[in-house]
Amino acid sequence: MVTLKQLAKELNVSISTVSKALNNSEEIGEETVRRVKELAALYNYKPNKVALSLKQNKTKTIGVIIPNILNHFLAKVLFGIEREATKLGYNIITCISNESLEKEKESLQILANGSVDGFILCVAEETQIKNEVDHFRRTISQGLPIVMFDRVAHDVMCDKVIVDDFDATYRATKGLLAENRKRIAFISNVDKLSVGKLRERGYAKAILENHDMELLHLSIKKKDDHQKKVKSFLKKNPEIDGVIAADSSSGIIAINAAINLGKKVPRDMSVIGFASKGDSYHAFPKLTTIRQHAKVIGANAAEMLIHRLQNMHLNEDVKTKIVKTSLIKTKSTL
Amino acid sequence: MVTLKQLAKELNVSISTVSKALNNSEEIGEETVRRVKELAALYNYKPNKVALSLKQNKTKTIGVIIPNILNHFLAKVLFGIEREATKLGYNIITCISNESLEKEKESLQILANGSVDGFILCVAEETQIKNEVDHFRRTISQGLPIVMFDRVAHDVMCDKVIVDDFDATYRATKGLLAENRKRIAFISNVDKLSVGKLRERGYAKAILENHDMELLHLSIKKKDDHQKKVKSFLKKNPEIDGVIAADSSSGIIAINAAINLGKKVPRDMSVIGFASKGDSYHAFPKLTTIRQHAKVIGANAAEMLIHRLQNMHLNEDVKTKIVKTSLIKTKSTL
DNA sequence: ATGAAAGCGCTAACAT
DNA sequence: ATGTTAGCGCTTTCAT
Repeated sequence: MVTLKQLAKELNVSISTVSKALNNSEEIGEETVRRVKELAALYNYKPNKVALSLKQNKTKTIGVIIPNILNHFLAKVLFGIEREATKLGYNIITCISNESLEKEKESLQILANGSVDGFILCVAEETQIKNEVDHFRRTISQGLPIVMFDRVAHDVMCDKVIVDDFDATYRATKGLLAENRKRIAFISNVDKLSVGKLRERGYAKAILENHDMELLHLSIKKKDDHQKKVKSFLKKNPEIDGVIAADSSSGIIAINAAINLGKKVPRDMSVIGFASKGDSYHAFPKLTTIRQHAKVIGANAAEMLIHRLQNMHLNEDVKTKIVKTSLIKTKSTL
Repeated sequence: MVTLKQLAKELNVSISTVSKALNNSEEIGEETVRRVKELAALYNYKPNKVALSLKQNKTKTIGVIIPNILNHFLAKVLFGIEREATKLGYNIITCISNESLEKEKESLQILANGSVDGFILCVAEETQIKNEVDHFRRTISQGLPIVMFDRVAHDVMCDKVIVDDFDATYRATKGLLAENRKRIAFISNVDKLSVGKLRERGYAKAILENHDMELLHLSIKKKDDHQKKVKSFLKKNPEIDGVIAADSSSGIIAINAAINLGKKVPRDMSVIGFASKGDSYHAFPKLTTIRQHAKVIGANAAEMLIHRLQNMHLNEDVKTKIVKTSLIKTKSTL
């Protein structure tokens, strides 16, 4: 990489002259500016980012901590973050916590050494279960703002971007009730997460508004054979005529399992699930889905963090942004 | 963030004494070391990463350029890269090229300003179609090594990690032939990629080794309705009794479509496809899959790059590492 | 209009 | 054993 020093030497001027010329300072003579810019272009000079960061005490880099990048929703949020950050001139350093509290702490620690200006993160499962938040608070008090998305620690004062999970399943369940479904089950492999709990409550509220109805909840654990579990559940409860799936796989699997058991979907059973467009194609008929607009969530988070970074002096109050879900009706409901 | 300067002041010693003490230099007195470390711990001192990078002219950061993070395979490779890099003390800055040549060039440019020590990347689709490689060469000649994975530019001299795509489909096709399948189709939405071409050739070779057999190739375009296209293809060619799917969706969709058309899988038709374990669960019966060991690919790429970074002076020859696929036989084949 | 110098935080060669 | 100094690449204030 060429440096200002080398350019200065070759042009027989001082370093500061070169610097000013490249930054279009009024102070420098027209002719000099021309010569400097010419040589800089020739050598493809780019200001050294590290030196700039040191000088200006900001890196224009955001630390992103994701629990699991193989989760399609989280990957999509990351996509949204990257796109918005790039648009606004920021880079992102990505760390994967693997749902581990320890790794989350570590990533926060390591990047808080001057590598990034702030964080966007989704709280790890273990962190949510143990309800630890000190590491977040410590980071914030060090002057590094955090924006949390999806799974958030409610008692940490920071900006947040969340989904109206409760409302989403409440409305979806209401939709199945409107189809006159009588036995609606709830299937989830995210029971332990804050969002999973909200989704369950939305379902429960809609069901319990009817005197004669009962909850029916199938909880999938990590180690379970997802397919088998769902299939035997549907077999054991043949009266099920509706399914609300709280994660991105259960809906697809429920449709396929039902068909495998000889049911017609949606004639005998309706299914609504959280899923991306791509995944919804993995079932015949296509899954009626609750879309979370992951990219929008990501873009919002990036936008919020960068806004805060660029207005640190204002010390604005923290905000929580709620991104609405959409119910995309296709063929797995009436 | 506390700096050496502040610690030095508070301890009434010089900055270099503090620095040496913290770096366990022999020069410093035992008692001083103790005092310094104590205060550093109290203030939770961490060396400023940016200052270190500037001083040592290396960032311990890798630039990763991924064409599409919503592609499960690529996300998994990223996972592998992140894990290995973290293990070896490196951070990763992630850019998403969105399959665009322009964005790929831009990311390379921006990060080559001192932000990273080298790159790991998967060539964008547009770049492969236009066969442009100058930007890679330029980056390398600037002293920033590149490791390419999966889709590579063969005429760029750099380390590479690839999959034995040709062999994978060749053997898979042979497998179907061994089941005595007579009409084996090839379905792909990655025809334009280097890997897609290799996969097609592997299939073609196995088929054409039989005098009486012909190729049958369904090409899915981005804008197509994947489901509809596959279904009508299977309907129009009812004699198909075997499918090799070159991408991660076509296999799942082929099974579901066949069942929808009243076929029994694998009795009437066998299907083998590239897919991850999770996705293979999206079909009943589970898809017999070609696994690419994405995490291993990522880990290898990171390991290769970091090895090169730490041995720049040796100027070692470039290597190409081939990661073998595995055929996981489940229920969609006999 | 141009240049010298200080300083961002750190390390290390070189005094003392 | 401790301190002084220079320097990584850059911007910016303050001379000239």
